[in-house]
Amino acid sequence: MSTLSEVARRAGVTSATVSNVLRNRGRVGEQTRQRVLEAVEALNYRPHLAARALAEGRAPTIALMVSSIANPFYPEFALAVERAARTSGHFVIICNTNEDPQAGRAYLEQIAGTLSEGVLVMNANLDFDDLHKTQARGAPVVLCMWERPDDPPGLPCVAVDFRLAGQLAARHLIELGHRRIGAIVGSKPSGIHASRYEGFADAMREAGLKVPAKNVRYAPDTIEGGYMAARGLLERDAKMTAIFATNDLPALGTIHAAADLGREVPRDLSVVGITDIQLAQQSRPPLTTVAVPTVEAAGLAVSLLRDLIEQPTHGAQRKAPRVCVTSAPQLIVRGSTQQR
Amino acid sequence: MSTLSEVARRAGVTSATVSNVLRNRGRVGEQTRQRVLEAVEALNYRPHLAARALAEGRAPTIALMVSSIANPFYPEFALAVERAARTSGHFVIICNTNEDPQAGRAYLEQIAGTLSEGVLVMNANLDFDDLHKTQARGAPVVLCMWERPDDPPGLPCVAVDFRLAGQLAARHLIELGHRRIGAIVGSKPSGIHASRYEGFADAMREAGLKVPAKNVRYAPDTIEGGYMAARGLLERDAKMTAIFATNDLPALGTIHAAADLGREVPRDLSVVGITDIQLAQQSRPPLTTVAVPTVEAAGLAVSLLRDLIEQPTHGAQRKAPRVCVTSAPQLIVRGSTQQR
DNA sequence: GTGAAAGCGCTAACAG
DNA sequence: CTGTTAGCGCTTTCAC
Repeated sequence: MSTLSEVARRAGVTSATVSNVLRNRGRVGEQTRQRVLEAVEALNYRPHLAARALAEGRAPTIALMVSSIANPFYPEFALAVERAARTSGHFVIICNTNEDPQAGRAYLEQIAGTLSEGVLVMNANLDFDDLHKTQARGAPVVLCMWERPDDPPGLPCVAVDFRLAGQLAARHLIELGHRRIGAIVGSKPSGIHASRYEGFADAMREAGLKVPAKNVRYAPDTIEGGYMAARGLLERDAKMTAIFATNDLPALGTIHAAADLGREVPRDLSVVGITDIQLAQQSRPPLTTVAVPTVEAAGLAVSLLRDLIEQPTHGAQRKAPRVCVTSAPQLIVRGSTQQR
Repeated sequence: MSTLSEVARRAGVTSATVSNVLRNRGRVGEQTRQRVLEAVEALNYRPHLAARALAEGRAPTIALMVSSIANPFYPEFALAVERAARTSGHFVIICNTNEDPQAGRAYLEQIAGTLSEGVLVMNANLDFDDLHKTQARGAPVVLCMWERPDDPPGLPCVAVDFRLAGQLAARHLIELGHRRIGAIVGSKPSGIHASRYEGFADAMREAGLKVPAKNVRYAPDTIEGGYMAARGLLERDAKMTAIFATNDLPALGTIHAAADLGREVPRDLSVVGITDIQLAQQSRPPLTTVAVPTVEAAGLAVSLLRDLIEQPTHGAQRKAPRVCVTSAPQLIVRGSTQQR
């Protein structure tokens, strides 16, 4: 690893000059510029990013906190984040919290503000206190997908209208003639998916339909979780003709459960999810779902974070900014739903 | 972000002492230790990792090069890498090359040896010259899963016996009584999956079976790719009773293709893949596949990289080390194969 | 146009 | 036991 001053020596200049040519700063004579570039080439010099970070007082990375990158939704999001981050010269460090706030705290304390300029949080089950603390220490934090429009988080966030997503899903089912509709909520009752369920409930109410408590199940946000919940639902109420799940994974599990109970989707049961992960179009039948603008959310989250980094919170603790995605959730009709 | 010397001032000591108590180095009096810790607490101090990296001459991160984290296999691997890396205090930076060697080069040049101490390469389609260069610049490189036992890469690597994986898959099919077996290779003929196919061919030969060239297809390593290839195979030869795919994704696509052609898996067609990604057990029917020890490979790759980092290549360009996973590939029989 | 010098926040000898 | 002193590799005024 050759250094700036080695390059400088070889080019017969000082390191300040090398730095200048490399970053196109200050005026440099054409001839010295050439000599410097040759030296850089000859020594195969590359700037030391950690050193630069220290000198500039800014780091070239951002942290992305997720519960587990192995959960199929996050990688798609992470990819979008990475692409957006690269446009501002940032690398992204993936932090798997594994749903454990302790682990999350460890990450935040270590890298936020020192290795990473800022933190993106994507459903990582973090302690809000910890987030406020890291913000206070000078590392901006952005929540990538805030689902509860009525309950601002007190932290910068990108808001996505998941309530509407729930409504769209329910309306679709209702328009198809379904009346006995079950719901699978991929989190605890008061959890992250609450407003998706509320949207569903809204639409049901609008249509004058009841959703008895027995017809809603709370389950882990996984295929397996959805499978178990759906079995419960279908075994209890054989006349149920449709199931709404607050996320694609449980919806997929629902399709499997139906199959195991001898009910064919969509003939005997319609199923709709939310998100539109890649798997949704690759399942059998392909899943009808409400697509949510994740790529846009990723882009907005990154640029919000970047803004926050640029304009350090000069004293005045401004209200936490909140940006909304412009694209609305969109119903994608595929093969898992049909007319009743 | 408070600094070491701020803490020192508040504790009435010098920054060296603070450093010592924080890292349990050197002897420090119990009383000063306490004062220091109080000051750390009061100022909410956290060490600046970039500064530390610079001073120590080592970085707290490693880079993981993958083609795209959105491809379902990589996240599982990335998670395993991250877990292993954390045990040595390293964070991991995910580098999506998107199969583009240029993009890969950009990453290597920027972070290898400056932000990251070393580089883990997982099927990222990188230029070997670039890898050698980054190694030469002082950043160790480890190939996470080397598939061609007969063709050492000239770079440190973790070897996994994919040839055996191919054999196991084929033998399973043969034992079930299948004779007309098609193959889908998820890469170019000379590509990364070559030895998986060779293993398959070995087993077929052992059993005195031929694999006419028409019965092998090369396809992108995706569900879609497998789908197209399988359609081609099945439409050309209606009597084919089994298909071997060199990876799970194309195997999954094969199941879909069969369904669309009115052939039920496993009744009319047996399908076997390689890897055992999570999706394999969640498909319908669940996929019979040959599990490959990815978590072990991840762990070995990380520790090999760590070793390489510790013992810098002092002059003597030692032969590139190569470690082999201890666990062999293992057949996992699920629902996509049956007796003929 | 180019160089000298200070400093980013931390670690690592070595003194005392 | 604790302080002093150099840097790590780079950026950035500010002189010349």
